[in-house]
Amino acid sequence: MGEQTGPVRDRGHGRAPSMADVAAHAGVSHQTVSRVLNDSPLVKGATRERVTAAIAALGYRRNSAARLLATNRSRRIGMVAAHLSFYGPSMIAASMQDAVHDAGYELALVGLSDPTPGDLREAVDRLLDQAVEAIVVAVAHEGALETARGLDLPIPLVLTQGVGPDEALAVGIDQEAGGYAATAHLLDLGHRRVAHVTGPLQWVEALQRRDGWRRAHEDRGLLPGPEIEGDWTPPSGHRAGTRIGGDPEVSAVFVANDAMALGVLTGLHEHGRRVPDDVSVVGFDDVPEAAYFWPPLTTVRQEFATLGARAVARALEAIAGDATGPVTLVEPALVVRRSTAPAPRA
Amino acid sequence: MGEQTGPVRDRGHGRAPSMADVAAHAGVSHQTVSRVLNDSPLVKGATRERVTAAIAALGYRRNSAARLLATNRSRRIGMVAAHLSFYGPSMIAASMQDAVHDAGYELALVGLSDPTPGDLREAVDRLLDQAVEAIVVAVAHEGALETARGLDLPIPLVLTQGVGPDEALAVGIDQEAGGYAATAHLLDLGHRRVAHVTGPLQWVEALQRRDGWRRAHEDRGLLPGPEIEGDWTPPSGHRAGTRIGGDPEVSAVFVANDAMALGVLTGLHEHGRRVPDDVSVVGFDDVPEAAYFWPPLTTVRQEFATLGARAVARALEAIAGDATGPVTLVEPALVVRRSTAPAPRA
DNA sequence: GGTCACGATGTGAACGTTAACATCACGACC
DNA sequence: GGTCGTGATGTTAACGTTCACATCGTGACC
Repeated sequence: MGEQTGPVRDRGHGRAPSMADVAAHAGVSHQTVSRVLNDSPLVKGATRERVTAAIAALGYRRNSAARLLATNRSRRIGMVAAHLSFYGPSMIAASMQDAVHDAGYELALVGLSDPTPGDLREAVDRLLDQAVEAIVVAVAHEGALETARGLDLPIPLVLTQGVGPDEALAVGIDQEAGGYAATAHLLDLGHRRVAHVTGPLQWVEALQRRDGWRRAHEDRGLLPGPEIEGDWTPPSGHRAGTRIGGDPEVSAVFVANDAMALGVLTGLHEHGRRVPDDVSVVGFDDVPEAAYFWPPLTTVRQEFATLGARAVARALEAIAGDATGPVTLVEPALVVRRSTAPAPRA
Repeated sequence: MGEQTGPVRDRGHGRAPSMADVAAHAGVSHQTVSRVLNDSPLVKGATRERVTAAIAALGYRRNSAARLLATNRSRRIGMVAAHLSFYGPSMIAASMQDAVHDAGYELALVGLSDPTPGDLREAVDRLLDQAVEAIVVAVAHEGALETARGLDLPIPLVLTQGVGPDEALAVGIDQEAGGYAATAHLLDLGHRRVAHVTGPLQWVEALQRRDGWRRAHEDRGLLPGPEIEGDWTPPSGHRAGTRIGGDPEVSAVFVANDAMALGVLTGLHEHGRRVPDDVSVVGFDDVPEAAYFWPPLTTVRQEFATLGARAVARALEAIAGDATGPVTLVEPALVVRRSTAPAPRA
């Protein structure tokens, strides 16, 4: 009695109990154990109980490798994600994690820091080695994306970025619409041209947000303001901010993400230009901090949770062999705070 | 010639080629194929080439489930992480990812949003089902941590938070030292008492940082300033900031993370109290944005990359059965920027 | 030139599960 | 009261590796 330690027996020494052990303990065949484990209706109540008791007594747990070998179904979904240290990608990964688990699957994650096409291929290989049933790709570099599209895989592959309307299997957030909304907001406030701090131009998101910015000007017969390329980080935003601060022509900026927008804010500050009185600023992402920037940042909110859930749903459909419907994009929403104001009078 | 599409044959239809298929194609036994795959020196150059050619021709890839079943080694490390939407945890996860891959292992990640002890147990169960060889726990809630310590597992479990000196298998960042450094910096600047905005007090990090803050006062024979509990988010920092802003006694605050520090900055701003002229502020984490807060934030930098690498190293040692040395903590570093200044003259 | 060691390869049996089929008991039906 | 269906269970054979051992040359050594 003194050494009773719960169900787990002979921890460490010897091999883990197998179905055969449980079967012997319960006085049934291993197949009956299997049936109990798989909730087959073909087991009498009494035997079921004996088996469950034996399972508990032995601390048995099913060997998933053997199961996978026999069924050829891993119940695992792979994800390759780049730049997990950035807000967007890490949010997508987190939401994927939740959605995958809710679906009763496991997530195999391969993170890439700066993905070349070769890296992408290697990442996919690793996932294939882990017997995933589908792969979700959250990589934004145009080149890597192209590679992903060209891959000929035995399993479905879902894209979450750089999605075109004729994409086979994809989900996405409408970046172009987000860029448009941000710019339109500024233009409608009376600003005549809006500067733009872009993300790195190999990123499709950067391109798409810029497209929205351009189209907003076009629609109003206006010429877009100056364009500065950043790299998503605050320092690059800061550099852009100091340049913009030195240009009295610019009264409004659309910055392609919040981290850079913070840098822009600081750069403007240092030049003595007040936000929003002298210059209006719009960001993108709506990071939790954005409402506490100084001033609180007007920005475009992306629903990453929705994206993750949809990506997983798409993957599961594809695994089930369902014909997939058309690509639908999640609409981002403009959230107006205090970094934007009507254009100062000339 | 027209339909040549590279090595991958009969995509989708039929089952994937096995070692036996490769062996037949190369005119050898399956065991020889296995030897080639495992880089055994016992294969003649010529045969090796024939086998590799057959592998390429058939587009063969090894079935890892069968391999795992036979070897009982998954080359997979599990991680359970809570609050992946916060900066710290997501950084740890990302660095673990890299370290695990560098070691030639795969990472199985289970993310928890708000972990109860039961959640922790369930997460560990899922990892066990995935046949991980070790588990790294990045969970900061005291209760969950206690559960983790009490678990009796057949595999090693590495703790990364709330590490005590007598911990069996753990790595960590010295939170107490970080809290001490932050507070000492302010005290040495002439502030007589330092207020503290803590994290939620179920988090061991929050407790440890507070301990450091207290000890810094004690060492100087001073009484600690007021203490306000936050929840790591900017809004809670903002609430704390407005309270502190209304208290003219307070000339310095140590905030337990940068996100809350941002909120504090904003709250102080709104009260017309200038940073650092009227109030000095120190944060914790050194998020990439911290250098671009207004003013740039003095904070304590945590080396998450080091932590991840050490955690994985520890896990691998344990897997190999090495007796593990004493726990060593990563020292955080104070980085002084412009949110701190000497105490204003009374 | 016969034995011996060793290098190169093959053979058979695990690993622990599920799938397919076989068996058996028992009640219903005519 | 015998057959037939079916509910409950058992038996055997996959799944694709690796491991342990067996086999077969071939060169070296005395």
